[in-house]
Amino acid sequence: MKKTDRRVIKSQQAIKKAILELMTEKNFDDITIMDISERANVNRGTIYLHYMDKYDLLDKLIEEHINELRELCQSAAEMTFKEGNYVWFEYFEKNHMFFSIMLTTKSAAHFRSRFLDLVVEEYKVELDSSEGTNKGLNDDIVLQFLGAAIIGSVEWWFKNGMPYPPRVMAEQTGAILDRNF
Amino acid sequence: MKKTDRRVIKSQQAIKKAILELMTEKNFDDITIMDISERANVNRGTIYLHYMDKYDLLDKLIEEHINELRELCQSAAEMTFKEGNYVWFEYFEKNHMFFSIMLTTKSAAHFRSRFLDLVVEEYKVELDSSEGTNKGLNDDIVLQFLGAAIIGSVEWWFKNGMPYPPRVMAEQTGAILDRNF
DNA sequence: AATGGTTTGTTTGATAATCCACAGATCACG
DNA sequence: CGTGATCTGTGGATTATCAAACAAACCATT
Repeated sequence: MKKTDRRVIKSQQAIKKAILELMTEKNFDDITIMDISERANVNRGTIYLHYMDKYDLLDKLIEEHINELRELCQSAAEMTFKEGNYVWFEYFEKNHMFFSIMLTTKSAAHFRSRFLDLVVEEYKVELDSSEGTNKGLNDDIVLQFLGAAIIGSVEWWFKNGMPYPPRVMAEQTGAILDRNF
Repeated sequence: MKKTDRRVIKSQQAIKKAILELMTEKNFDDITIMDISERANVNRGTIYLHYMDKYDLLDKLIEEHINELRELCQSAAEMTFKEGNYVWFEYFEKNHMFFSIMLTTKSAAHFRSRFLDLVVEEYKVELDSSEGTNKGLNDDIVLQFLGAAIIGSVEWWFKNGMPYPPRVMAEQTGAILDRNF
């Protein structure tokens, strides 16, 4: 797997940055390909070289971050909830542009469910309802409950301008998760 | 004169930004072409596509700003000293990265003299030693005196973190110039 | 329903930038 | 000194991006 040409990386970065900026300024439906190409300082045709249309662009952007989060889980498999959450929250902070838009704008409601699916999927392996706290409880319900909780917390964090550092968010939410698994 | 390809503009911008950043971090002599290409996220060969070497790059960068300042003078020909200075100080602020480096680092002493030459050249047309304040004084001496004064002021402004807004700097220095022409 | 102004995809040929490899220069330092 | 390591210029082959143009789709307004 040879590494990709420097030019495509730069173009795609510029395009992704542009659409995120524009989404903070106007409704997704009102954003045109021309807007994006102008903001990204990239030829309009270049966008079509990489993406079908703006929906495809948004999809790919979402998919990328979902995958990145999944990989972070992989490398955090041995960690506690607090440590693992810290890795996530650092990633959230580093990409706050993306996440705050995705969690606050309604044109990207699609992202929420992808995000939730990922969280549930990752929590599932941690869950043991044969004994302990969750003995006798329904797996799906527990997972949906806790998944919604963590996503809600992240959303709240962004809506309020990230009032606490990632470290604190990770420890607090990690502590609550600890007593629920 | 068709407008230049978007790609060359982006490459050159990245390269110029990179060398300025590096000059704040280390001595000019210690900066390599590789450093610049890495920082600019541009292939090393691309730099040679536009510049002979790092000295040529610095020269072109300086020449560009000198020319820009000269053009600003052109369009400010009808203005008072205060108004004209305002245009300049706004340009200084917009490009504070460049000017503060050029006026504080010794590897760019060359810039000072280019800058001074420009100021003297522009002030010359304003000077009338046949009568008024400067009657009987030597033109060259007056020009060098005032030129050094304005450049020194700009240097002080940058060295002290631009403590006053461009507006104030322009009005104050403009007032002093008024009574010297 | 006709109109004129945008936006969209797609194509064209031209060209800037890429990667990689090279040989020579320069540097660091034992 | 000498010797490995890094940096420099340069070349060739390849690719991504470019500007410009086009017809079709999509609008808003009349």
